[in-house]
Amino acid sequence: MAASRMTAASRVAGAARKDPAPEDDVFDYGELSELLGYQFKRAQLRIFEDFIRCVAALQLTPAQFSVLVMLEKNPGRNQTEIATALGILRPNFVSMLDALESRELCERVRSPHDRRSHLVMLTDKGRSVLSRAKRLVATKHEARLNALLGEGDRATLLRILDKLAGF
Amino acid sequence: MAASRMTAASRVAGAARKDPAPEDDVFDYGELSELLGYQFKRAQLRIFEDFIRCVAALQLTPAQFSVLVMLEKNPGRNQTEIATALGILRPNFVSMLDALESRELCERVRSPHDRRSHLVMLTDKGRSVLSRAKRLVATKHEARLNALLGEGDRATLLRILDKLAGF
DNA sequence: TATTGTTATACTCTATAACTATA
DNA sequence: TATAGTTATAGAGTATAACAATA
Repeated sequence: MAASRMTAASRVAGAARKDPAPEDDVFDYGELSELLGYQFKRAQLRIFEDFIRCVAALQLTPAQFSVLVMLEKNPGRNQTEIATALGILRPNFVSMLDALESRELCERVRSPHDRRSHLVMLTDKGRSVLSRAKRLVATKHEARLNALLGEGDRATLLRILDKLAGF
Repeated sequence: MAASRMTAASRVAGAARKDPAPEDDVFDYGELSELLGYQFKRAQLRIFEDFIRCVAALQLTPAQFSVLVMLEKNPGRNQTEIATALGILRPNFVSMLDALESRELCERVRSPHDRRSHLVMLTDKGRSVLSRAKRLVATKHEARLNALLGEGDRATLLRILDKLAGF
């Protein structure tokens, strides 16, 4: 049944053939073809590669972009709150913020109410860079995904991903 | 529009409210809610976590499982071929094979035709472990995904992932 | 005593250069 | 000279423990 269906994965390796002549570059992926986790991982890597390429002019990784979006939408939060909301561990968030702050995209300000906390704020430059990044993401990255998937499949995919959020 | 739709991501942080009273633990994920790459990454991490948990009895990672499947379906291939077919770089495949070979799940045999090549073969033990792993994946991991998604969405998701393979 | 930001550290993945033995 | 397997190494990403300042 792996041979009865023509998947993109099998198309990569070589053209379809009626006789199963073992050409050197054709692999049988077996149950990996139907394993959601495997296909998911490969797709995710490609999507991140494309994101990085599309936003290369602004030198922002997907993770950095997600931090800037969270800072814009949730001003006045401290480091721990932003980090955990994004699934980033607090120790690992320190160097991430260092990198963004050294580029003057955000700044840490001591909370007047709790001097242990650093409230993280977008700078004007950060707001400007984020605005340009959003435009690149929308017009290049997401546009390319839309062209490949179509509006219907894009919406369907988001709906399924939302289901998986409770996994 | 981010607030007009109830996503699982927003449900995680807190219950729905009509008035936008800023509860301490509610975050606005902004355009991340609609960013395919972001949702993809989170979902993929959850799926891999579940895979590892379901196959924990056999101590196989998703990557190791994929290698064993490829060895079973493509016997007589050398290291470079298996590695590149899985998107693994040749240097990094060495230690992966070392780990599997030290557990006697596979073995390297010198090719009689080209003494540079190591043909990688599943051992009987490897075949046995793989067989048990496939059963765990099917009855626990994939079964859990099926229960959450339903047969229809599972098939739809695989079809969309196949589209993304050409991304 | 508990929490925030931080340092140190370690382990996994990923990526590149260069070596060896074969061809 | 080119290729297969390997070593060494470096960089991200992720994880835990512990410390100083503050509550």
